[in-house]
Amino acid sequence: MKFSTRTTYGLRALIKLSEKFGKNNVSLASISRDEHISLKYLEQIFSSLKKANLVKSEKGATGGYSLVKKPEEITIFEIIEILEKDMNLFRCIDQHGKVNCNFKCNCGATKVLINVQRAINDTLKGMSLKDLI
Amino acid sequence: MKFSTRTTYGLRALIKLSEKFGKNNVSLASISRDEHISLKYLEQIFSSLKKANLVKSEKGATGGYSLVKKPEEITIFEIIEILEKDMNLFRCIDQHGKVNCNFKCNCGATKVLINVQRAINDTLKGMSLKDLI
DNA sequence: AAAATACCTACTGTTTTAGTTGGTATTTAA
DNA sequence: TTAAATACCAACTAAAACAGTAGGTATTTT
Ligand code: FES
Ligand code: FES
Repeated sequence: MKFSTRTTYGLRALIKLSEKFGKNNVSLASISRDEHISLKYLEQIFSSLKKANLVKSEKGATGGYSLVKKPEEITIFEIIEILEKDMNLFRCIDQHGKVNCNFKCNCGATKVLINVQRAINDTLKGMSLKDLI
Repeated sequence: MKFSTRTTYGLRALIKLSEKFGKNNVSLASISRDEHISLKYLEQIFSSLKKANLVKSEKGATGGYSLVKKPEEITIFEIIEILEKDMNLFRCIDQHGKVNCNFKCNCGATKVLINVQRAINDTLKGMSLKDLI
């Protein structure tokens, strides 16, 4: 199990934005330089974040991205849900812990997996960008 | 992010063993039938579990696998650590939360990621097989 | 002797990941 | 008004990881 680089880079970039919240825009070029992340890849990542309405953007020479909400209002769960393509931790269970099995077997084990999924979700929902700066 | 089928199947199989703890062996053939999991794949999974000394085995017609420890002494973290090939959730950080960056950049963001890693680890260490039956 | 089990090693098709490539559109500053 | 800096968009691709399969051998019970 590993978080994708999308998520990892996204988290790191959003921390930059948190630090500048209420002040400057942050350009992807500057993040790319500071964090050694491909600019083009950052663009893709921020495309997702913008679609999900977590960040807003301005074009032009003084442009860049900024957070739409306060850092303390953005949970780590929320970010991961946007950037990680597949948050179904286990087969037979959807993101919200509902059984969805191909075999319709409804074996008891799914209850276990649901508990693990929920425990991790709750942990991530309890952490915000603010907590982490 | 998704747990591999190795881990998912392994967890489901270990629940079977927990139910029979102190009683019968459980054969992989029976798990394969009940849970619709490839027998050959289960063999690989149990090879890892045995090497890690989580289960023991007996050959022959009445053979099969059984837990070495009580279900309440086996944490979900422990199982996942054995079966999941890569438990480094993020780049630049090892399993135990130590910074290990290719760029030697030691950027502040790693502290964030360490916190996420630790929170998830602690959650999984707090759950045992017993809790889940 | 037959059946059931564990055990071992190598291989393989598919999917996912982690980007790259090559552009266009908008805004600011010289 | 031109150049530079930014965001924005779509398609492609090499490499890695995943999820098994294949083909056996060894041991124990019935
Ligand atoms: S195989 Fe999906 S719930 Fe049992
Ligand atoms: S790039 Fe690895 S710690 Fe910053």
